Amino acid sequence: MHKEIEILDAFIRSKGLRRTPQRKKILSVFLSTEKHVSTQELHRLVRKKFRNIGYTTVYRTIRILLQSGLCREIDIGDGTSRYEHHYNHRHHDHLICIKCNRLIEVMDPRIERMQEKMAKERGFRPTAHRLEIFGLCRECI
Amino acid sequence: MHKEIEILDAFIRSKGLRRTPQRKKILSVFLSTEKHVSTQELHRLVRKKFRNIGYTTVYRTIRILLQSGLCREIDIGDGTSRYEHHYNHRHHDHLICIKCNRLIEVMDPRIERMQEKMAKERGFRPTAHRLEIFGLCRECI
DNA sequence: GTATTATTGAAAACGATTTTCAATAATTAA
DNA sequence: TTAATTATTGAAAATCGTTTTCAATAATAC
Repeated sequence: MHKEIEILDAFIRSKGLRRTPQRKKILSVFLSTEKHVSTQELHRLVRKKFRNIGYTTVYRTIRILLQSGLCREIDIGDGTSRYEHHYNHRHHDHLICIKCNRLIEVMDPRIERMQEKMAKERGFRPTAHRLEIFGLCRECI
Repeated sequence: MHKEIEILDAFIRSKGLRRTPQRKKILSVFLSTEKHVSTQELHRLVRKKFRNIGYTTVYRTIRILLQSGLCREIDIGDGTSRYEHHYNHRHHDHLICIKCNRLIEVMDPRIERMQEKMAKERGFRPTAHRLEIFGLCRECI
């Protein structure tokens, strides 16, 4: 939490924005869950602890967290964006169960390297990527 | 076009649906572009050739093309679904230029195999996947 | 031809996201 | 500390892609 608050404050300062209790509270709630939350879910969690924070503020704070690198957007293709911690969470891909919607985080450095290589061979300079594998998880097979 | 119309007709018959001129026209326009079109873009193209086809019909026909395997959905993360030919178009991944939005289709069987292997090692049975690499294309570097 | 039932297309509903705006609060300058 | 400036808040409304509704129409089966 320490480090994350510092990163947020640094970002806020660098952009001439303002530190507010809402932003700090929203960050703390976001960090307190390991789930992949939508803005609505995050708002619900925030409301449990702090009554008077509106949806719009949660929505806008998530955008700031995205820009500051504290948060990453995930799209499982159901029309709702979800968000996960990004700071101190290494890059990973997702296995998505099409039956129970479970998200499994995976990472294989060999695959990462091959992707990078393939892109560069085509004159492309990769900056980020997203790999999602859909199927059935152990429990749903 | 031949083969694709046959596939659509077979699908329509198998589901007890009905062959209509609209569906045939929409498929022909869809096949006539190699772009990755949204429903709106496709509707615009359809309207150019055939005046009286409504957006809803285009939307619904795309859903049928998806189910019949003639079309594949692409999500570049901007909130709008796009669609590309699927029949006779082998599976591929996308390089997406974050500057000019160009989509480059790529395919590396070694990466495909490693992805499959990784998923299976985790007790997951993969059925499909989506890999998108974001960055700068040759022209935008 | 008639009956049945899917299709069409305009309009409305939907749901997530984004914007608006007046009141409020954080920061800066005096 | 106070005043001035300007970002932030949050409710409500707007937006936008997607999906549903429904009455009229058209495709298929008998």
